Amino acid sequence: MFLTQQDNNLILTEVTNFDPFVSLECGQCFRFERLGEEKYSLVACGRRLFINKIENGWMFENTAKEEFCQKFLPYFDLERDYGAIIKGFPADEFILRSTEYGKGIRIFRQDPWETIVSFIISQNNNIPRIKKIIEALCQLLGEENEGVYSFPTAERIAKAGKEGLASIKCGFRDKYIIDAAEKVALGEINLEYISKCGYETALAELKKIKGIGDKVANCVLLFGFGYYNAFPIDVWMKRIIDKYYGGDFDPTAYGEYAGMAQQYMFFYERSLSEENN
DNA sequence: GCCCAGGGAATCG
DNA sequence: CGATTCCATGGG
Repeated sequence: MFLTQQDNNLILTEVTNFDPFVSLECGQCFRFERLGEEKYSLVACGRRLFINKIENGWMFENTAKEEFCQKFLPYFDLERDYGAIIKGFPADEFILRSTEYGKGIRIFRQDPWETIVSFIISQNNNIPRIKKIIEALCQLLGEENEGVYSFPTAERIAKAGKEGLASIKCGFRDKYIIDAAEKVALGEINLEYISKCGYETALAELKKIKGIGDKVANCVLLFGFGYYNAFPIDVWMKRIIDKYYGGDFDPTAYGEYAGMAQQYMFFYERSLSEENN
């Protein structure tokens, strides 16, 4: 991995197993926009980041090496050896194909609170609308800074109440968002504790929130808390288990990074289905 | 009009 | 326990 400063921009080269565009499109993250073949915009770590694909690497606009190393190196999880993790999976045919297809995926280390609300919104919903609702929520209750809206705090959302969320049109999920906001604001749910208490306890803690079941909880643990063994099973994963594993599947066979295996599989199967449309 | 979308709660039997 | 139904909203 190689970082070079060029005026206000930072250039990343000689990096393996990292494609930010694929990582954004693989369904883990919602606050991004595709601006063209070779350009994306991402809101993360309290700012907007423009990412450009260039020859042999990636260019991040208006970023200094110091900020990048402090914020985005951890956020993109660039300090981890994904090649070794992929090699550690059982070598069945579907995971081999999935990891080959999605080898640029990294699991971002997203903000826990933002991840909780985002995946509550995701239930029985499609990705374009999930993105719209999240953006509307940020514009409604977030704080504006240089044209970028922060993700609203639990306190702010709790104060707004169900009626206050009407304009974001999140449907029946409004009561779930409010319940999460109230429990976090009141300290009934402690995010600090969830990050340290171990997978099983963390899962149970999250499921105390109305609207959070097994699937959403596992997404939150994987994408927001770094529990990489968390293995979300959604409609796509169920199809995969039926189609490629004869309905018989044990996530723990994929080890402590099983959640990453899930993400490769999910993205690959979705891509296959898009080709048939 | 129909169906589906990174599900979960409530309510059955 | 497992199976069904309902939940808002928007796009195809």
